[in-house]
Amino acid sequence: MRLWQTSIQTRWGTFTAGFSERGLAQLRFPAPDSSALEADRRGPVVSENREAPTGMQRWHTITAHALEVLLTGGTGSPEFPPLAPEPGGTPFQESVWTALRGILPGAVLTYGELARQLGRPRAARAVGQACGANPLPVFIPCHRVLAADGTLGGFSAGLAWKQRLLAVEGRSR
DNA sequence: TGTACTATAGACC
DNA sequence: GGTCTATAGTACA
Repeated sequence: MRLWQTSIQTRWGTFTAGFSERGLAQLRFPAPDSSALEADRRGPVVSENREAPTGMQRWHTITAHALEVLLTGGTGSPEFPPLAPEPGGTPFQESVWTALRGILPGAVLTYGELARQLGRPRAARAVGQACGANPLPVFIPCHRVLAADGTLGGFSAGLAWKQRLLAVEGRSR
């Protein structure tokens, strides 16, 4: 399936979003750079992909605004683009990603709890691996999964981002 | 297949 | 607290 890749320039760096006909399929974070996380100068700048169909350009704009709200804890619930992770995940990964989307903002789960929720109580490690394969970090909230001892575990875009996202959401435990 | 690799968890000292 | 081990799922040769 064709993906339209576009860049979203933000105060923290350049995100790369990939859209299919069904919605947002991929999101890549800027390279981890803790100093960039402190930057606070300007809002998102959307660079449109002019080859993309009009509807996708709208999704692109929505994605940029949603990112701004998600990453700053801005007021109001952001409008989300339709999420359409590219097929290609294994059935187990897809079930993990679906479960992740059920974790509410502010709530957190451990890898083990998520594994139990999926009926595979000993698959905590595999859950972690599936989280790492998540093509839509933040929109599929893999940052809300922590290790059993309360440490952060991992995050594909870097732990600094995970920490920031959890702080913004004011995690409930 | 076999093997190595994980964003784990729990038991043991 | 460290350290060790069992474990599930995946990727790759």
